[in-house]
Amino acid sequence: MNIGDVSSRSGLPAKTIRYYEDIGLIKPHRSANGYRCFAKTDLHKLAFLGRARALGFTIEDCRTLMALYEDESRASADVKQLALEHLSKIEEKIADLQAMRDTLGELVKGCAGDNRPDCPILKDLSGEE
Amino acid sequence: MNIGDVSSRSGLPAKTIRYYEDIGLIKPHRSANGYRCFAKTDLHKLAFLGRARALGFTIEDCRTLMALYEDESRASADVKQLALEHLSKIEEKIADLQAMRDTLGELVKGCAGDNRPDCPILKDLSGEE
DNA sequence: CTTGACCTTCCCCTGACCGGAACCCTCATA
DNA sequence: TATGAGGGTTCCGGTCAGGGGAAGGTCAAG
Repeated sequence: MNIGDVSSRSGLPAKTIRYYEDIGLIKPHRSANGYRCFAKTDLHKLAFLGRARALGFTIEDCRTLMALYEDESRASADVKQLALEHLSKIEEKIADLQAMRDTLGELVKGCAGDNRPDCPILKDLSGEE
Repeated sequence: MNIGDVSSRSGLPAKTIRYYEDIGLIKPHRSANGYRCFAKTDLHKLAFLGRARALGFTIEDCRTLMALYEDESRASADVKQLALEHLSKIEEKIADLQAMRDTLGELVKGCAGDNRPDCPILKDLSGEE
């Protein structure tokens, strides 16, 4: 398979696939003409990576996950721990964003949104007491 | 005031303040020795920027907000619209993260987390049917 | 006079790619 | 046989919002 094939099958842009080779996540062979030549296992790995990235795992997380995936004697506890750590980072981000949303929502609610210059959003940002 | 003073008063790192000058968000004067010399209005602007950034506004949003802040004849509707757009981006991110959390939470719940290699998290990532 | 705490500019680094230039390969068609 | 379209390749630079650190100037205290 050429890169266009694996791209459409995995849903990852060709640029991303080249990048993943660059940083050593996959190692496709080369054809005589210099084109990358992907095996089925490469396609599997790319799909794996795509799903892990969609769940918000970092590239380094993915590297670890791939290593665990390929290690037949891994302990599921190792995978679970990584997932739990990631989960708590996600929770934290959600909480941060919710705090932003609440604050900003309050400000928006208090703003007339008309032609007058008086604006509680700016007033708050300016730090009025 | 030197940069150290405004840094501690505004809570922004000196690097950040220099960066904001670089991109034209603030324009502090210079003393004879070449040091940046900040007026009270600069400090106000920096505090304004810090709060806006803490609410997740991008630098370009901040540029617009500052312009509106300094425009005595602005319409509050302009500010409100920017805030609403930002709000909807935040909502979107929250929804994305919640979806991740839910999926990952399910996977974690199904994983024994022991010494055995069998792991539903990896199984799901590998795309088993 | 020296020490140490400031300040300056400068350049490279981050994460996870994306855009585009310049060039090569292959196949179908006129 | 030329040529044009549609693949592929590498390489360079940019993104966002700064952070790290080097090399060097400045200032107040001891």
